[in-house]
Amino acid sequence: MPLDPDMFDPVCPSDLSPIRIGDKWAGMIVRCLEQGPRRFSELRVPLRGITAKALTKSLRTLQRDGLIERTSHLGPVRRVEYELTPLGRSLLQPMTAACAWAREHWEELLDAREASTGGRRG
Amino acid sequence: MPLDPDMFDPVCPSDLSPIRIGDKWAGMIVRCLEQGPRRFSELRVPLRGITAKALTKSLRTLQRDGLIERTSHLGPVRRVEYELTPLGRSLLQPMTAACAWAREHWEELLDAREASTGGRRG
DNA sequence: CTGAATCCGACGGGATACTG
DNA sequence: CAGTATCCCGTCGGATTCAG
Repeated sequence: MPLDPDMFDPVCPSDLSPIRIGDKWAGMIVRCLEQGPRRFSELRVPLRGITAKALTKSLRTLQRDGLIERTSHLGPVRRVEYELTPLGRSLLQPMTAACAWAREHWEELLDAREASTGGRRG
Repeated sequence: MPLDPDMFDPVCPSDLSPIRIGDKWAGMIVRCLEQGPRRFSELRVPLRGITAKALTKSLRTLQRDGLIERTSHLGPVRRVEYELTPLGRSLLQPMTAACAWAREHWEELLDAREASTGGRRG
């Protein structure tokens, strides 16, 4: 799952990691919420390319599992915010370990893939 | 991903974790190889219910990414062994962190799920 | 703005049968 | 023993459209 260097870069090292948090977007969402509550639209910015459907689904799953909390502010304009629960924040710990691994080893990963892609026989 | 307590128990806490290693079986396979090389058939035992197809696929992916190594011993009976590469072993570190998280928080996870399953409105 | 509904192609993964 | 081949269905996730 994406992390810090260029968390949302399409060629982000962490995206190569065999370690994943939930579905395709869950890890990134959690990271996005690390610094505080975010609105639906705000989340769509860093998660370039995510569709409303995909975002909604990931959000629902995360919410169901008690990792994030959804707050709907009814006002002149509709406003919904999502934020990490304590449980969700506790997840940051292992995520960090996973991210660190990815950052340290993604080149080896790529090397191995290229080696098996190009020439069989190592 | 499954881990120690009852790594392959269908209700294993770690299986509830949002943190996953590769595909459905990859994490378990890596853990199975933690203590040394294992044969194809040997892997199928703890991975109760895995089909040859699924095992082969996971193994190939792991191999492609340089996490495990495949050795084919041609002899009277065919024998193929798989073992972790140094890169694969390095993955055990973050996996352990993920497993620890699952062991500590799976009850909260379940609570949250049941709460949202049974009664909307928390 | 925050979704829900629908359509659709790609992939995952189980069952079963077959092979060297 | 160690796979491969085929079928099949459920889910993932993107695109598009509609609604409160």
